[in-house]
Amino acid sequence: RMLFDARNAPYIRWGEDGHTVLIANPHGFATKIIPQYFKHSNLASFIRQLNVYGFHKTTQDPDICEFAHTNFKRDEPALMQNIRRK
Amino acid sequence: RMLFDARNAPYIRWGEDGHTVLIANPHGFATKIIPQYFKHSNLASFIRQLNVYGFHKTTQDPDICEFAHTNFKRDEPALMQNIRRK
DNA sequence: GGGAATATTCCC
DNA sequence: GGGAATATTCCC
Repeated sequence: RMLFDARNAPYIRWGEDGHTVLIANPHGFATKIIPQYFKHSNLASFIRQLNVYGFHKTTQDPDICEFAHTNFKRDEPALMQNIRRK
Repeated sequence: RMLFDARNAPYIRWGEDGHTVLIANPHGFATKIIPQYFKHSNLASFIRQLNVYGFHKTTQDPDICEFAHTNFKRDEPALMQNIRRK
């Protein structure tokens, strides 16, 4: 839902190819967007959940906050059903 | 902390003898007080935590929402250290 | 009232 | 990035 709401795009959006999640403004994302969907405003807790559900960081570059999951693609939403808690 | 803040007394306070926790106004307590201390506003979730920490309802009367714990007494705060998660 | 799933936090 | 403790939810 976050990714399909265009108002969130400055903070979190699909990567170029629709195969990744790009947190473009981590600080703004944490303070403004996370609490609209979760009961906290901590980036670390959000990323902990990404990892629990099998997402992984796409690069080791600490300045780029981007995650991917085999079954999470913008144009194949049906795949999302296969995403499971570890 | 809730019980020692006099502003909360209309909603939650010590029982007469200081040996029980009285939720005097459950609905108001849930909506106004719980979210000041926790990340939710559900009475059931608050009571779930009371039970996890060993508190028990003092009466089966559903109109009286009062809980007790051997180590939770107003005038013996040092006892609280013995309260443990089950 | 409590077991269990999931969320959030804490810590390594 | 993930194990584990605790919080919150869900369900019986």
